Amino acid sequence: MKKISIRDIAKKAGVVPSTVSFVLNGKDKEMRISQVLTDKIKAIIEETGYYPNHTAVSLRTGKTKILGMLVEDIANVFFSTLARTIEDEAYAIGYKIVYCSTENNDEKGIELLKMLCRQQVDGFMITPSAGMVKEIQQLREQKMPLVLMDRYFPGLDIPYTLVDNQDGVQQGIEHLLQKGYKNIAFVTVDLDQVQMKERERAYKQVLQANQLSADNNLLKIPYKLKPEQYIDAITLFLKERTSIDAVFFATNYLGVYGLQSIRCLKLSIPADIAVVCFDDHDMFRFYTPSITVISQPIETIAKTAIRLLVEQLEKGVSTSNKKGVFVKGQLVLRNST
Amino acid sequence: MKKISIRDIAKKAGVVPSTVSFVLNGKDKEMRISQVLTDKIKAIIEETGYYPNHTAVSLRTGKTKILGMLVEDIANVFFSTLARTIEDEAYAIGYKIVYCSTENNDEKGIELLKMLCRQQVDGFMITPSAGMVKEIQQLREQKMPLVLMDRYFPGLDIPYTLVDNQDGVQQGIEHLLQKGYKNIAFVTVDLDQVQMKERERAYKQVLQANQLSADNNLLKIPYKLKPEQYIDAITLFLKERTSIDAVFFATNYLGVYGLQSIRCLKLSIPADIAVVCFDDHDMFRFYTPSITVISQPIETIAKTAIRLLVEQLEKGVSTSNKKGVFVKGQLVLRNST
DNA sequence: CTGAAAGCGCTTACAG
DNA sequence: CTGAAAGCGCTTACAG
Repeated sequence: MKKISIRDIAKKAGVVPSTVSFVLNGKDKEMRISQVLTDKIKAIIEETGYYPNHTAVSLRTGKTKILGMLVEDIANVFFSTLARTIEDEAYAIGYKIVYCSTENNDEKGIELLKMLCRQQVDGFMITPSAGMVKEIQQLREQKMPLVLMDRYFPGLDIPYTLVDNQDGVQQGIEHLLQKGYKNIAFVTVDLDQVQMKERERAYKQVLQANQLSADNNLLKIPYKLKPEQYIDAITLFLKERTSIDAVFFATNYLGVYGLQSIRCLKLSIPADIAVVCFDDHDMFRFYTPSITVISQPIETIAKTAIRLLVEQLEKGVSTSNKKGVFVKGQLVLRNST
Repeated sequence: MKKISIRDIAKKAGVVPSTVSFVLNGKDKEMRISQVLTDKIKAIIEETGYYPNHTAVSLRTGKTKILGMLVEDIANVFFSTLARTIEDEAYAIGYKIVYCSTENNDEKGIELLKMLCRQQVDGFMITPSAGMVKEIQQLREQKMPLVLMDRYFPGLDIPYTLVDNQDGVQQGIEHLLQKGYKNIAFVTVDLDQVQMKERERAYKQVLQANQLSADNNLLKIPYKLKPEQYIDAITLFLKERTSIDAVFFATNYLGVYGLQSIRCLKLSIPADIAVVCFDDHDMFRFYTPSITVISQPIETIAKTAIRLLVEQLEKGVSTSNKKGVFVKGQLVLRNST
């Protein structure tokens, strides 16, 4: 039972393959193929269950209708949620997604980029690590449609979309200030990543704008420690600084560890200490009586990414393509009922 | 700057494209191409940065080296973790993955299946919904390599891999019995899914084997309610049955809701009530002083799935392909430090 | 309206 | 060892 080809359909219909192709691609009117013939061909296609070989179409048209998605780690809920929306948006306009996880590793990311180029993907959606900048610039120069997500390279002409870190931190800190907290610590991870740096900068800036000093209340923890090590580091930090009455955690998992520390120290929340986290986490819904979160609008980010990509896919890549979009985060109070 | 093709390389090397192709595919020895020539060609390939157009290779060889992965929902941590390991395994042997989420919806699943067939994927890894059985059987008859994950169709000749539900429930219940609990409730979701039915059956069977009645302690909650509704249902159930001293939640999110209910009822854990959950959840590590979990070895499931698929990819699909593999779950005690 | 032909970029028997 | 040719299954100018 060999696969049916367009020639088989043509033979059955008593026409030449081109005619079938025109019908298949909705060019029957344009090519002035009679309605009767069109219907006949459509009936045969229906009846035989024929569908075009996508590989052949790709080779001929030069378009695979596949997009490459490079995220840091698909098992991470942020990226898998992103992937979910991207999937819907992409499939709706006829694109499939090939995914891979870079692990935030430059070499792996570059390798995967090459692999997907070889695969002839039509475009890229990338959560880049800092070391991938050269390869990404090259792709951009070669007019490959691409968009960065969750990260970006400030100053470079590469489209991106991510949460507005500056604004988010500002929302969070001002929320705490408004509640009357004065000694607001900031716990972040020591990582060469634009968004972390921006969050830290924003923290300092907002405190400064309010005539408060950020000098002694900043904790930077190394990247990729074990849970216990995070918890210990935060515990030690909080123990030594009893004047702290609020903490801003720069990302959700720090918040999760921080809550553990706070519990170890028998500080109650929010009576003794107020907490704000960047990025949401399932756990915040249950863990504690009250925690404030700067929630990333992941759906919006995903939709924006696809929009920016489609723009390039359709109109071609140029410097006139809208460069970058910051999406506002949302202040959300998480309460367990 | 047009893309370089094999003909360009051939021209540069002063040979015919076939020769380049042989070198490219490691058939230089076989075709007795001189070492000198091979080296020369390789140097040119290196120098020009040429790589074969995968679409053309696919059309010619009939193999796309793409696998289709249909999961219920990529945003769900179980499936995204599965996806992560599958990715590693697949890339290591030269396959890419196209993913899609079926939402456990028969029609959507069938549609996606068709779409991926059109895309000429080489094989499928599927988390099927019950209604997809016919289409999956058809694929199997057409000798399409495929493997089911997390679900299966008992009695049908379709390879699968999933956790051993019977064994897992038995481990959990016997753990509770051993601890001296006598009135063990079972909370599950009312869904036509093999694994849920198997877990329920196992619960009844184990109780029966221990001369205990399961009649009054079984709660089946409708699928896809809102969190509050789950919590309310469980709360009501536990309130009405004060003799219950332990609960087995059939899946992790029920456990998460259950813990909320237990907290609402001011029952402490595990002093007043012991809890076991099927499937792990991040939250169990933090939420409560102690909870026992039947942890699914997701990595093993993923690796097994790839293994079963590769077997078919390489040796062809036949009824002699090993049919199904149950993977044993692990009893894990979750403690917060 | 329809047909014959070229060509997308490869791989692989076949001939020498 | 090397070369010429067919063909994977399509699409699309071109000619009539």
